[in-house]
Amino acid sequence: MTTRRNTKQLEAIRSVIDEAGRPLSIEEIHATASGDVPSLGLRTVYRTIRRLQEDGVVANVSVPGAADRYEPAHIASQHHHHFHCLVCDRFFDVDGCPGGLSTMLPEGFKLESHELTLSGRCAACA
Amino acid sequence: MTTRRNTKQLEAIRSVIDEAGRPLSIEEIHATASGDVPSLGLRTVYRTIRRLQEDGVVANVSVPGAADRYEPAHIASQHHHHFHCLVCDRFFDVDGCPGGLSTMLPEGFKLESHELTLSGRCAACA
DNA sequence: TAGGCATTGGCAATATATTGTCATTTATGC
DNA sequence: GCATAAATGACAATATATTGCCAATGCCTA
Repeated sequence: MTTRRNTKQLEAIRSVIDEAGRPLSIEEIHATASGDVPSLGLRTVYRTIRRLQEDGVVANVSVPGAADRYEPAHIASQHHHHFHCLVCDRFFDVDGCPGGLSTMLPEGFKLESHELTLSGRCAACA
Repeated sequence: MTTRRNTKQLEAIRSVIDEAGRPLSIEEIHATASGDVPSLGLRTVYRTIRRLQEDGVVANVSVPGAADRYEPAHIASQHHHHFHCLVCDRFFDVDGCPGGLSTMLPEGFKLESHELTLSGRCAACA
């Protein structure tokens, strides 16, 4: 039986993701969680993110032209999209979704999912 | 003055991109153009794509979770979106665009562009 | 047709992201 | 508190994509 230990590194990483309110890159997670655990190694971030994904706590977000980001699974499970600030390079969650997308497809194509990335300037950078 | 020479490699690569009707990856371009020029090296594909981009003939397409694709600039300049077949892993152009996206943004965010990727099964794979 | 030089293509080198390894640390049950 | 095994973190190693290098090729102009 695999036992999962409650380390300060795990706790720091999980809380960073939970409290960010936006999807974070590995580097952002490492930089922010290092505030709580200065010795935190990048290796541990990769390993912990993997575990949190396996445990269904964290989900990854694929975006165009950038590395995957990570957000809480309960956020990811609510259908939403993302905004990419071209100035500060951060990604934000965006509620809402344009409907009727399947009408855009040619005959015979089957739509299973979709991903929309808006980009521009966030409120802080505008 | 830089003179651009008209080699069979350049011609093969350009015509593959022009005639594909969908955005191609470097590997797809290499594999297809090798039909015309069997000796074609991957190094030449990278170099030629770069030149075609500099000359404004080809544009790159960023998609989530996959390497960049390339399509003719005159296609890219017409606003459109993409479909990713999860079975054969090819990307297709899709006309049309859901409007009113700026209403999805929080107060203060400025929308400059957007990218929509539909995914599912293409007609050949459905 | 000949010569100059842009182009090619093989291979090494680089850049970047991620993972393997393992000695050490440390959380947890008893 | 102790023993045990999970977790950590430093570093090397790997994976992958792209580029540097350069001798050989071949396009193009005079």
